[in-house]
Parts: sequence; structure tokens; C-alpha cells
Amino acid sequence: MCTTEDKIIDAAIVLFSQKGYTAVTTKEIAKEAGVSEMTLFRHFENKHNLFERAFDRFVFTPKFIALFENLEWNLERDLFNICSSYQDVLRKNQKIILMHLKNDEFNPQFEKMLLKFPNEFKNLLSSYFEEMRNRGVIVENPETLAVSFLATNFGLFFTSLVMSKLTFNTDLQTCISNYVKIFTKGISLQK
Amino acid sequence: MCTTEDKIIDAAIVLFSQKGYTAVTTKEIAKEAGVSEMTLFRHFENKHNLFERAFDRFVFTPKFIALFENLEWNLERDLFNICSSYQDVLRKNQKIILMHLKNDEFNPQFEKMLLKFPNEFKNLLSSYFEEMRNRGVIVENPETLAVSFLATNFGLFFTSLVMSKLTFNTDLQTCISNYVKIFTKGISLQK
DNA sequence: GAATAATGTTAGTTATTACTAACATATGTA
DNA sequence: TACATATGTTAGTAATAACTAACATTATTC
Repeated sequence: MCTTEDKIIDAAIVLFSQKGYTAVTTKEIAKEAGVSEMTLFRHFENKHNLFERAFDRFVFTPKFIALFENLEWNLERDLFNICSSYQDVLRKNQKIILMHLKNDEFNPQFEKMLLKFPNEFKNLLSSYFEEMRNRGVIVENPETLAVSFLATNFGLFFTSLVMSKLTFNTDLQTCISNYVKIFTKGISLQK
Repeated sequence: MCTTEDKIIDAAIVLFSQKGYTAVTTKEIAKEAGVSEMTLFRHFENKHNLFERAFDRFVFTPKFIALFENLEWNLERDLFNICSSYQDVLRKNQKIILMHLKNDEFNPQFEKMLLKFPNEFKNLLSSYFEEMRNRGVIVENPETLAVSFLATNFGLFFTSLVMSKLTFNTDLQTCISNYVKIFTKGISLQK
């Protein structure tokens, strides 16, 4: 089904995201991958190299721009689509994000790549809100709205990650549509 | 100014929250504290014990209940106060939270303690929204609102932590009041 | 079926880490 | 001054981690 390298990379990303780079041993990764430790080194030379390969393999680079090309210019529907898509990006990058959280300042180059996403997304969101303001749909400051929207999205994502450990009775999907509805109503100009 | 134990605990919490338990060495902590490694072991016996002491010392146990005793039953003002206070709790527990994020599944006992906060807070919030619904101020599901509010709060907190690394022009305070305003308007029954 | 490549196994090296023992120094107190 | 206590220093131990070398075994290909 999949190559030896794939098995090792898969095992590495799982363990790195669970415990962090330092706390995981190469022996552990090899065992999880079902290969001998020697095979790991033969393929990846050293642990750090394996980390880089795992990062490159698992980082999901989204095309945010596409999200903003199919707009309906209906506030609630647009925001719901954007929110869902962003949640999807976060979920797809879940392991990378967790891995990074557990290895702060470990490698600035990866951090830079990961920070590109929210920055780019914020700018696109900001432009969207600006256009909506020009159209007279909203009045709030576009940048502030974008940051707020982004922060909430991350909060929802993270909450859903630990949700199983909490005594919450609400699922993520309900939360998202509810949030978008409220947010939309909250920023819409009343007629 | 402060005792040797204090200096060591302070150094420990800083390093643990930056790099995680495993990635930090006792030698490193001793150096950061400006004492010899031997002194560290004389006071704390072993690394894990130091971790526990640091946790106990730095965990800030909030009295959420007090937050809900001085309510004005004005949606926006109440939510603003609650939000600000919760942000304060998160900030005060910042190092503990980061330390925990970097040591997932490290110690279930600490995780349980940390999860108590959002659970308790959610229940109180939920009751608040329920009462507001009874008063005819809002119509939404109280639990959903509470989870959404909580998630956003965490998102705002976390965003503010990494804000300096992002190209955002909006500060946390602006974001909070803006969010509360929008949220309030979004859930209020229009007359 | 032979040659080649990929993997396993085992033993070992080097560096590091948590942690200890023993002794030296400083610092404050009776 | 004398004594006790806190700290520093140095050396060392046991365990573990990353990583290598050498050889055995299996799988793949021609």
C-alpha cells in the first residue's frame, strides 16, 4: 500500500504532533512505523532530516484566493463558506500545527511558513469586508472584523480538538453555523 | 528579593512554557535561575518534582462564580466584563497553558485541573444565557452560545500571543470590545 | 536461479541527561 | 569567634539517545 518512507513519515508526524520533537525518540518512531531503527536512518540520515521531510509532506498549502473568487456577496452565506473552508485548512494542517505548538522557536523557517496562512487569509478577509462596507452592507472596521473572525476560527478549531475532553454538548458544525449567523446579524446594518 | 526556590521555580516555568518539559534540562534551569545545578536538586529532589511545584505555584485558580455575581443584566456590558475577566484568567495562566500545550498527555492530573476552568466557565455562561433567554432578551440556545463565546475567547487569547509575529494592525482590546459589541447585537432580539 | 537492493539484527560509540557523593566556600547567627 | 546552614565545585554513575558498522536475511528483478 505505501512505501517504507511513507510509513516512517506517517509515524513521525503522529508522534511529533503528540509529544513534540525532543520527547520522541527515533526508536519510538521506528517501532510505530513497524520498521527497524536502522531503516529509518538509512532513509532519512538523521532525526532532524526526518522532521523536515515530515513537515514538507504534511503541510497543506491552501489556495485561499480561490475561496474569494466564488463569492455570492451574501454576507451570511459567504462567511459560512469561508469559515468552513478555513476550518478545513486548519484540520488538514492539524498535525503540523500541533507539532509546531510543541516545538516553539524550534525552527523559524517553519514558523514563517505557518504564519503566512493567517496573514494571507486576514488580508483577503479584510478586502472582502472592505468591499462589503463600500456596498453599504456593514460599517465596522474591515481589519478589526477580519482579525476577530480569524481569532474565532482558531478558537473553534482548537476547542474542537479538545472538545472530547470537555463536557460540552455542542458540536463544531452547530457552533460554526451559529457563530456565522450571529456574526452576520451583528455586523449587518439594520434597515 | 526572592528565595532560591523562587528563582528556580520562576526559571523552570519560563523554560518549560517555552520549550516543553522534555526539551529543558536541569542544567539549563539552574543556569537561568543563576544557581548551581546541585542547588536545584537539593531543593526539589528531582526534575518532575520541580515541575509539579512550578505548576502548583503558577496555576491561577479563578473564582468564576464571583464574575457572575455582579451582573448588570445588560447584555453588552455583562459580556464585556466577563470576556475581559476571562482574558485576564487566560493571561495569568499563560505559562501554565503553554507548558501544558507542549506536554500533552504528560500528566493527566494537571490536564484535569486545567480543563476544569473552561468547563466551569461554560456552565456559568450557559446559565447566564439561559436566564437572558427567560427574560426574553435572546432566543439562541444557551449552551451553543456559551461554547461559541468560550471558543472565541480562547482564539482571541491565543491570537494575541502570536500577534507580534503576525502583520495584524488591530490590538486585543479593540478586538474584544468589537467582538462583544457584534456578538451582543447578533444575539439580541430586534424590537 | 542468480544478482541486486531493501530490510533486519546486533553490537557498539559518543554525547547527553538526570542525579549523587564528597568536599570546599560563603554567609548569617549565637 | 564558633557553629550551623545554604550554596558552589568537581567528579562521577547509570541510563538513554542519536547514530554507525558489519553482517544476516528477505524481497525483487532480470
